[in-house]
Formats: sequence, C-alpha cells, structure tokens
Amino acid sequence: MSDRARTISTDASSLAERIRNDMQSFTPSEKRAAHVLLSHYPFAGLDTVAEFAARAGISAPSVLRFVTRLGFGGFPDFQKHLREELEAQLLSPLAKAHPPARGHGAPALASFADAVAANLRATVENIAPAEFDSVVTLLSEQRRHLHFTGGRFTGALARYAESHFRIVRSHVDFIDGQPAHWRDRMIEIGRKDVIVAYDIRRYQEDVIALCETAAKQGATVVLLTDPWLSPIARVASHVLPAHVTAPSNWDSSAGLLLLTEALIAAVTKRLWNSAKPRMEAVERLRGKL
Amino acid sequence: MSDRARTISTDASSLAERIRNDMQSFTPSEKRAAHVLLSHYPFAGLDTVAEFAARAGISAPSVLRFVTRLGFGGFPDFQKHLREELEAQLLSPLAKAHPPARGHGAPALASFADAVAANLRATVENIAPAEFDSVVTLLSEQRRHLHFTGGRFTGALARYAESHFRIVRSHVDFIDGQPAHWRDRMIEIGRKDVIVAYDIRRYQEDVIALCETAAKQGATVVLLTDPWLSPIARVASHVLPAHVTAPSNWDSSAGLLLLTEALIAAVTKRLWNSAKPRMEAVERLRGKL
DNA sequence: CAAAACCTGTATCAAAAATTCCAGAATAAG
DNA sequence: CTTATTCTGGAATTTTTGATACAGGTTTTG
Repeated sequence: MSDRARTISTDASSLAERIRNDMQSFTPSEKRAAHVLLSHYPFAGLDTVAEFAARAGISAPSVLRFVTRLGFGGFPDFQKHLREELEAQLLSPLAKAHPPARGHGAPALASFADAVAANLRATVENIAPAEFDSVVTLLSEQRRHLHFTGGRFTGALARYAESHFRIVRSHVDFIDGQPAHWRDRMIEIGRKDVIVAYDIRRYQEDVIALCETAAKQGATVVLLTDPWLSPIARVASHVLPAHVTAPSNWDSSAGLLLLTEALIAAVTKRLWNSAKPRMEAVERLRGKL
Repeated sequence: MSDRARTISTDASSLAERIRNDMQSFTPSEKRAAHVLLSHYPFAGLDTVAEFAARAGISAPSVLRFVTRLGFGGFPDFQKHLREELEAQLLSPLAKAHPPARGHGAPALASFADAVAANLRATVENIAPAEFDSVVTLLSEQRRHLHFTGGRFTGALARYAESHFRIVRSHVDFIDGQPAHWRDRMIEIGRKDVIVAYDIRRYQEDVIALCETAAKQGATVVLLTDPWLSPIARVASHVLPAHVTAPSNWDSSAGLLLLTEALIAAVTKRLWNSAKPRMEAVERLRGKL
C-alpha cells in the first residue's frame, strides 16, 4: 500500500466521521476495529484494549496499531479524546438532533432511510390498534393451522414470517404462490386454517386465486398489502396495509417487515409458556448439528 | 457514626440521584469527591483514580473508599456503571422525545416501530459511505456473477434481494445455505463471482463455510451482518453492519432490509440503461401468463 | 514464479493503575 | 483533659493494562 493511501484526513470534525472517510485505506483488522467502534460509538472505545480487541475479534496489538494510525499517541490519548468529544456533544443537546450532517458521500442511503422511516411511521399511524390485536389473537390460536404465502417479491417476507412462527408454535407452513404447488394441498384447507398472504401492487394473480379458493372453503385470510389494497382484501377478514413508496424504481417492503416482526414479537410473547421450551429445543438441536 | 447513617439508599434510578440523597451521610472528603463528581457528572468519574483525587483535592484511597461506600466492588466497577448509564441515556433519544405517552391501545406496535426506526438511523450512521458505494459498484459489474445466500432467517432476505437483482441484471442466483445444496456448485465459483451473504448472530456454520470456501477460490464476499460481525467478516472484502436489537425475543432484520433495498435502488439506477428494457420485458411476459 | 513488503498474532516486558496497610491527625466522647 | 473512635493520606504492594519485539503467514510486486 502506498504512502499516499496511508494518509489520514484531518479535516473532519468528529473522529467517527474521519474514520468513515478513511475506511477504505484501513487494513482488514483495522476495518474490523473501525466497524466495532462505529457501531457502538464511542462506547466501544472506552473499555480496555483487551475488551475492544475481543469485541472486534482481533488482537490487542492490532487495536493499538489502529489508534496509532488514527494519530493518537497511545490508547489513553485515544480514550481521552473520545471522552472529551462525548462530553462536548452531550453538553449541547442541539448537536444530537441532527448529529452527522449528511456529507456528499452517501446521500442515497441516507435519504432512502429517511423515506423508509417515514413509511414506517405512516404505516403505524394507519393501522387500527384493534385490527392489529385481533390478528395477534388469531395467530396465537394453537389449534389453527397457519399458512404463509406471497408473491414474486413478497414471498420472501412470507418465508421470513414462516421461519419464525414455525419455531414459536406448531402447524405452520409456507405455500408457494404458484398454483402447481398448492392445487392439491387445497383439499385440506378449511375452517381451521388461516392464510397469511403478502401482496402489494402488481398484485399477483396466483396469490389472489389461492386466497379466494381458501376463503371459499372457509379459511380465514389475513392480508398484508399496500395502501391501495390488493383484491384479496375482498375475501380477507383482516387487512394490514403498509406504506411502500420509496425513492427507487421499486417499492419498499420495510413497512411489511415491520408489521411482520411486530406480529412475531407479540405472538411470541403471548404464547411464551409454550414458545420458550420450543425455542430452547431448537437451540439444543442447533448445537448437535 | 452509626450504622444507620452508613446505609445507602437503593431506590434511586440514577447514581447521581442516589449520591444527592446520601450526601449528608458522607465524611468530609467523601463530600468533596461527591461534589466534584456531580459537578461534572459523569465525566469526572471516567478518569483515573489519581486524576479524580487530584481534582477533588483528596487522596486516592479516599476516592476508593468513596466508591466502595456507593456499593461498587472497585473503581473499574464504578466506571463501568457510569459508562453504561451514560450509554443508556444517550442511546434513547427516542425514549426521551416520546416519553411514555402512548395509550394502552397499540403500545406494542408503536414502540416496536420506534425501536426499528432507531435501528435504521443507527445503521445508516454507521455505514461508511465509501463502503456502501464500493458495494454498489461491485454489484453493478455485469460481467460478475452474483450469488445470494443467508441463514435460517436471513435467507429470506437473500431471496428478496435475489428476486430483485435477477430482474435488474443477469447472472444472479440464490444459493441455499445447506452444504448439500452448494457442494457441487462450488467448483464453478471463482474470481468472477460475488457472494452476498446475510448472517446475523447465532451465526450459521454452513453459511460461514460456504463463504470461506468461496473466498478461498477467489470469489469476492460481501457481508451483511449485525454490529458484532459474523465470522464471515474475516474473509469478506466488504462488510455492511446493521443494528438488529428490538423489544422482542427476536432480532429485527429491518436494518438489513433497508440496506438491501438501498443497494437494489442504487444498482438499478446505475444500470438503468440495461435494466429498463429488462424490467419492461418482464412486464410483458407477466401479462402473457 | 520468486522476492519483497506488509499484515497480524503470540509472547514478553514495562508502565501505570488500583488496592491495601498502617501510622498519624482530627474529631468526638467521657 | 484524656481516651477512644474515626478519618485521612503516604507509601508499599499487587493487579491490570498498555506497549513492543519478533516470527509466521499473506498479499503484492516485479
């Protein structure tokens, strides 16, 4: 590596900022140190060298080299700087409101995140608490069978939900959206079944057909969709809409994921007595393999 | 002095509060220590014993007795407590902004959303712009082959990414984490390949093995993980950590989804000339089926 | 493909820090 | 005023922590 690349930028107000700027010039272990520090900034640096090294999965000398590279005379110097920075920041509450003024670097990521955060907020505000609760209750009924399904993109979310619920309770499965895969399964679907379907715009014919068929046979349908509502809403007994627009050519599923994770958390909590031993059993099995 | 006066109150949330309560029971030198600590709380306590003693104009042993009296096992214990208190206070700007003013209706969903939003923000702030950009560049190189993979839960995210990238560009696929599924595929993996791996705590052996094997054969590994970094980070050339803690028995993947969608958006934009016709073609095919 | 440069961890050492001991000073009680 | 108790700081001790030298291993370069 050339001397030029070794140079450390000095025109940054915060140490964190400087580290982010120089990230590409770091060696692998230095990068790990940097990541750990930034992920818990600045507290990760206030422990001892050994602790820091352990967290980053590198050796103590590598940590020392890292702080030396940052321009400090030694680890105590480095810690002193962190403390002073922290103190200065803490004494000005305003500084916290908009901490890192967004540089030219990655406005893409930052503005995307802002849009997604706005979506989350809008999603929460537009969900009727009662509706959410009744879905939680429904998914917590152990005698019912849960079937998750979704479209081209949202299928991944359905899988995500299924992989969690499968551990929390029994009678949980995933149904692939394509008719060829579920045609024969449908004969077993009835009143005892709950279909949790994910479908956002460019609503998918096969998923719609699946839900209509299931509903006709007496199954309960829970729909997670966008604010314009998939046609599945007609046959669904519960609808949870999420905002999906983002500065992208694609819709964002973050709102749907939020609802999904909130449902998982709520149901896990409600079924804790039976979920806990199941989770522990999974944990034990994991160790054996 | 009686035993009664020596008792330390325990029903105080903050250490500072407790010290104020028990101030009258302190000896003269302890009072000096307490005053110095409170006047620069908690930073006066984060220095060394000697420094603290000098500032308070007392001796080191007096400082030690002071912290022992407060109920700590030693000075390091005391400092650790201060750091943790500070961290908790600093990391919950949301908790302070929206106190506990939430109705009984849907506190679960709302507070969950707050936590997720905080995660997203923390995630963005800790990603080095340069790192993000270089991943975008990497994923935009059409001659490379992209392989997405993930663990038990994160596999769904990998699928989500794959289903989008598959449309934007060619040479994209999903690799199931289980060794049985990828063993024979590995012979074709080499310098031209990029592995995009999702792995968060309870890091999964098979995914790690996959990445190590691929890296050994010259493939480039991009890792999306939590702030504690999967062991895959060792062989990864790019690491994007996302915050995952949530008020749940499970981790939240919202940060990972955010990064994923931001990557999809950025790559789509960069490859727009070739992506647009591909997306239109998919649209036409959809209508025919 | 060989050589050089570089990165990283182990083992070791030196320094600094925390802690303990004890004697003297201050204070309170008798 | 004397005595007992408590408080305090200097100095010694022990533990912890940061720093360094060196060698194995990796990557880069020619």
